[in-house]
Amino acid sequence: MRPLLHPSIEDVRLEAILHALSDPVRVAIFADIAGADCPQRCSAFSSVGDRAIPKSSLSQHFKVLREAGLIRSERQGVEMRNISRCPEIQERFPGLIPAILDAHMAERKTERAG
Amino acid sequence: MRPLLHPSIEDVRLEAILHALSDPVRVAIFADIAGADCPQRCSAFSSVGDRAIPKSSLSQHFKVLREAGLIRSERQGVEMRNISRCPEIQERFPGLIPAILDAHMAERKTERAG
DNA sequence: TCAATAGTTCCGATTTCCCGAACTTCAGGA
DNA sequence: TCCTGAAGTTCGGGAAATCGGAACTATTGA
Repeated sequence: MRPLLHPSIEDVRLEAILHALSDPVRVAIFADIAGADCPQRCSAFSSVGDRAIPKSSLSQHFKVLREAGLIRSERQGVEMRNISRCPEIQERFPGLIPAILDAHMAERKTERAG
Repeated sequence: MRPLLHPSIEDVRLEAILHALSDPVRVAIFADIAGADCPQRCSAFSSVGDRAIPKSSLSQHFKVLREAGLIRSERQGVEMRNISRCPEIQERFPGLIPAILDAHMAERKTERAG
């Protein structure tokens, strides 16, 4: 296993953030991690909504989120603990992540209602 | 030529917006159109930065922006006039577009400086 | 009617994405 | 120490998206 890559905050690219969050599974995972008050395991997301996500796809999704600089992952025994990097990103791109998460929540509300 | 598709504002998807703006050429085009005080022709972007964009690719880029709901395109004689749909999107996803455009400008500044 | 201009469409080559199968790593047991 | 199971990663091949040159369409002006 190669070591996990985490870009330093000044290497984080807007392009990579938008690409990472332009996938419905990834934005759902990230919203959960960002909203949680403790680290989340990868396996917590073996299904998102009513959709089952294969392990290999899940692993790729976490890699994309990680390498975009959105989350920090740390191996803890047999599992992985994932936390968001919101505070750092807030410094670099103020208001970006809150706006995206708000939009995501707004959309989820209207699709439940409609 | 098939008619141009513009989603109604309630059909605009966050996913589509983020995907459209996750491309460096498209976000540059959109930032220009959003910042302009008059409609912009497609051919105004036949090069972005120092990079030349082939006509067919440019056409695809405009299609992606249009179908994501980010711009409205209207044929005016032989050319196309493109305007942003920021006001409508602001109603649906408050603060989203300004945050992305701010981040885009912040990034451009640091890459010139660095 | 002809030529020029602005965009679009087609299509083949390249790239990226998806996911099953095999693999690695680690933590308990026995 | 050697199993066994659990949690993720990597590999590889088929599916899907992207890129761009060439041909096409639509409109204007001479």
